[in-house]
Amino acid sequence: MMNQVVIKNISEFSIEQIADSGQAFRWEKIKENHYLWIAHGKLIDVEQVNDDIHIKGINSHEYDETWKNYFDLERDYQALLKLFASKDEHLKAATSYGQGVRILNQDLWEMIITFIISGNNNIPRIKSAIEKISATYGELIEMRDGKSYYAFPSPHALSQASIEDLRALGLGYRDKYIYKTTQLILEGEVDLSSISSLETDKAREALKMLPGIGNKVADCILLFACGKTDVFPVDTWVKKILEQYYHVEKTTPKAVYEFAHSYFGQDCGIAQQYLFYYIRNAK
DNA sequence: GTCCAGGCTCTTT
DNA sequence: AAAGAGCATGGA
Repeated sequence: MMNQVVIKNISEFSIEQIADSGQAFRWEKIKENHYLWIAHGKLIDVEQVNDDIHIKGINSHEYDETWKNYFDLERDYQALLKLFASKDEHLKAATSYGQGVRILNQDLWEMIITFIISGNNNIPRIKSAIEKISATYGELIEMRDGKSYYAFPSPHALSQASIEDLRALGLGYRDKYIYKTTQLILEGEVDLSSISSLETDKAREALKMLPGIGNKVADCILLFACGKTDVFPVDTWVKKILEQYYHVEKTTPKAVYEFAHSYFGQDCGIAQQYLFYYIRNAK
């Protein structure tokens, strides 16, 4: 008998929009509003029926311990949407278009490797690279309908890969970054267990000790794995938004942070995610 | 063929 | 401090 949890009356949630929001890559679409989803070493079956979310593969204890937080189900998104929509017409359109987007709370180590890969890369290639890493170095979770599903590998498991091995997975020049970052984390050079409890600026500096992590990648990691909603990741898309919509001329980190905090507020990272989703997906 | 993608590192002004 | 070159790969 398969475990199942049903969460009822969750508004401001769309599994479709979350999958297409460029923060999680380990999912497979079965049909509309129905996904197989891998995270935290588990394969879950997520189906959304209106405002209800059906999750197969977990029990209620696992839901309370892990998945409630993973899908950020305790944050008041209605209040955030209302706040952002009141800012200007662009955010009003963006929040209206992507009102089901949520910020996931994902595994820190996995996000570190994922967003090192993301640099100067596109989403389909990021997704396929992570699948190859998992299939090659991750543990088999289970087989379903003839397909094998693998967990994201642990630091130790990934450390078995040489730079050449990583290059063979199609990671490009990022192979060296991933190799060194894995080593540094295994050696305890950067203590992952303490990152989330640090002040945002301190946490960012700690992450930037790792090769392949600059401001933008660090901010994505802080937003998608550490609950830091006061960051503002600036990629090529968000840079266009800042220049075209908000006439922010200087897109240096300092200038952007000052603008983002004063204009969008303390949860500017969430506003950024609505804008990113909007400009990438809307016509 | 050129351009671009959820950029970073290293070098040169 | 700021700006530029180089970097792997594959799709448009």
